[in-house]
Order: sequence, then C-alpha cells, then structure tokens
Amino acid sequence: MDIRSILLGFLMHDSMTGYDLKKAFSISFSFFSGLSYGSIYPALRKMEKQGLISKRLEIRSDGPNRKIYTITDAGKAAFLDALRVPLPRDQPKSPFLMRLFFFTHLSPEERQAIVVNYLSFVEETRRQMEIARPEIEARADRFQFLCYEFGLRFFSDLTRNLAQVVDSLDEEEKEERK
Amino acid sequence: MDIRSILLGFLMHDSMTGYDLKKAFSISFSFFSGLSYGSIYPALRKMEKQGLISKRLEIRSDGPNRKIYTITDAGKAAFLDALRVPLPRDQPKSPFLMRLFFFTHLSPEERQAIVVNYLSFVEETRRQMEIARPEIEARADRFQFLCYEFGLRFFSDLTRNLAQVVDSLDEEEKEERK
DNA sequence: AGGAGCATGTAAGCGGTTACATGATTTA
DNA sequence: TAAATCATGTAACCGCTTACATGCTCCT
Repeated sequence: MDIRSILLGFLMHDSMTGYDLKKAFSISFSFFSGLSYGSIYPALRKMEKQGLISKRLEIRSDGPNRKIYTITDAGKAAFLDALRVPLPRDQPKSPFLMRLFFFTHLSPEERQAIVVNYLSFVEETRRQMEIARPEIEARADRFQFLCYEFGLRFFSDLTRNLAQVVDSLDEEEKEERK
Repeated sequence: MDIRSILLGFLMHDSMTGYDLKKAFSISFSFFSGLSYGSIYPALRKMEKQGLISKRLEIRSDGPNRKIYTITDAGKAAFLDALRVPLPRDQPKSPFLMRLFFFTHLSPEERQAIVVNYLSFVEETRRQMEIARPEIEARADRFQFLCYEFGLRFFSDLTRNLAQVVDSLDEEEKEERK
C-alpha cells in the first residue's frame, strides 16, 4: 500500500487539501509512519493527471488559497483495487535488530545502554498512544480503533521482549565475571 | 543502520565477495529483510573508494574470478561508529495496518479473508524460522541467537494479535446480523 | 513586531528494487 | 543438454526525505 492509496483512502471520507491530508494522517498514524509534503503534493498532482482525483481551487480573502481535492469514481475503484491486492510478507526491518545482531563488537556497558535506551523510547511511544486514546476513540471508526489497539499491543509486546533481552544480557555478564 | 554498515558488519567476521555477502545475509536475515545485488555491488565499490574496505582479485581456473573484500582499520572504525549512532524510533509501517485502517470500505467476507490470509502467512514464516533453528544455533553467536529468539517472539505475538483481530471481526459480524 | 499556524510547492539526494546482461562450471 | 549455482555488474526507476522558498493571517 503506497502513499497514493493512503491519500485516496482519506479522500474516500472527505474532500481535502494536501495540508489537511497531512494533518489527518499525522493524527491517525503518527505512531506508525510519517508523510511529508515533499511526497504528498507531487502525489496529488500525479493522481489528478491520472483522473483519480479532481481539483477545485478555492479563493479566499481570509487566508491563503486552497486546492481542494475530491476523489473521482475512477479513484474510488483504484482505491478498492489497492485494498484487495494481496499483502506482502511483513518484514520487521528493525534497526534495533540489526544492532543486536552485531552486539559482539560492543562492550557490555554499551550493549546495555543501547537496549535500555531503546526500551525507554518504546515505552514513551506507548505512553503517548495511551494519551491520544480519547481523541482516537472520538474520531476513529471501529476498524481504525482496532488498528489503534493492535498498535498498542504491538508496543506492549515489544516492551516485554526488550525487557527479556535486557535480562539475557544481565545474566551473560554475570557469567562472564565468574 | 544502512546497507553499508551491515556489509561492514559481516566483513568484520571474514573477508568475502559480494556474492558471499548476499548469501550470509540471506541466511541470517531472510525473515527480517532482503538485500539485492543491485545495492550490494555499488555499495562495495563506494566503500572501496572511501577506503573502508580493500579488494583482492582472485583469478581462478575452476570458476569465475572473484573480488574478495576485506575490511580496513578505517572500515572497522566506521562500523563501530555506526553501531553507536542512537536508534531512531521504530515505525511498524505495516501494510497490514494500513489495510485494517480502511476496512470499512470492504465487505465482511473480504475483511475476514485478508486477515486470515495474512495470519497464515505469518504462521508460515514462523514455522520456517523454527525449521531453521538448528542451522542458526550452529553458526550464530549468542547475540545473533538472541536476535533469532527476538524474531520468533515477534511473530508469535503477531499471530496472537491477529487472532484477536479475527475474533473482533467475527463478533461484529454477528452483531450486525442481529 | 514577532511567532504560530495555514498553505503550496521545488530540487537534490538517499537508499533501494527490478529487470536486464553476461558467462563460466557443476550436477542431474 | 538443460538447469542450477557461482559471480559481477548496469540502467531505469520508485518512493521518500530534507532543506529550501514563498507568502498570507491571526494572536499576543
């Protein structure tokens, strides 16, 4: 699922500007992924050329002009097609796993520091997700909420697994010192 | 951690050709990530220019000639630096989550099919990891094995969470039919 | 007067994939 | 003799980020 399908997905719900799309995405998905203007605006132009969305220029006196994009029937069809494309296998290309893989080249102290630091990072993300819960409960549909809960569990599991790694490192260090 | 650091990491252990590097990576990391020749060979040339690795041409009669790369002292230093760079926050950019987020646009049958299909995919990956266990136990160091176990737990957790999503979908469908 | 927020965009570059191209040797 | 494995590489392209550039309005 590329960026274009995601933009179409949001436009299924409502017509918006590129700016709005970025906001909508950030609110719903800040914990999973980011989207920058540098990819949004070119994507919108391309999709307009392909007839997946249509543009309406709104001239305003109380602010900068806006380009409001609306999904077309062709766009809706393209979006549904994209939803139905078989999923690729998930590859958790985690930078952390890469580090762990080469831990033998670091000192015990450095290893500990990396894992503990990463762990606190993950826990912080999880806390932030919990803070955002009421807002998500308010605006998300049931599937989007399912998505949110899935994410929460993901980070909980990650926390638990990282704690286990910390334990393993502790034990090994003790044995080394014997 | 980019591709170059990973290649350096493998070269820390032993001198190898580009072909060998791809194999080494595939064996250790097939479940997490892939690496193609289209990125390996240019990366090796670049790193040679930068003095991070050195090349030795081996002319053979019993097969194609090989370019064997060896990490230099500068390369070792660069690798350790890369290991110590603070980790970015993990973003589980899962294509599955994106689908789930827009599930409202699909029929209950299609939703079920996607999740169940994905679930079987994940379970299959997990099975393959378990099959590979003896080989990994044989060749991996303790941190690499920690890595393997971490991955296993990741897929177990994913399986569990997906099963929960299936349950949620089932319940909602039942309620809808009332 | 200055900063935050609204709004749109471009250019350069990074990191990577896919498909293509070549050619040798070993195994079935 | 065909297929698999060994071995190296290029060209075109994709998707995305970062940094830059512009300019307006509202609030303090």
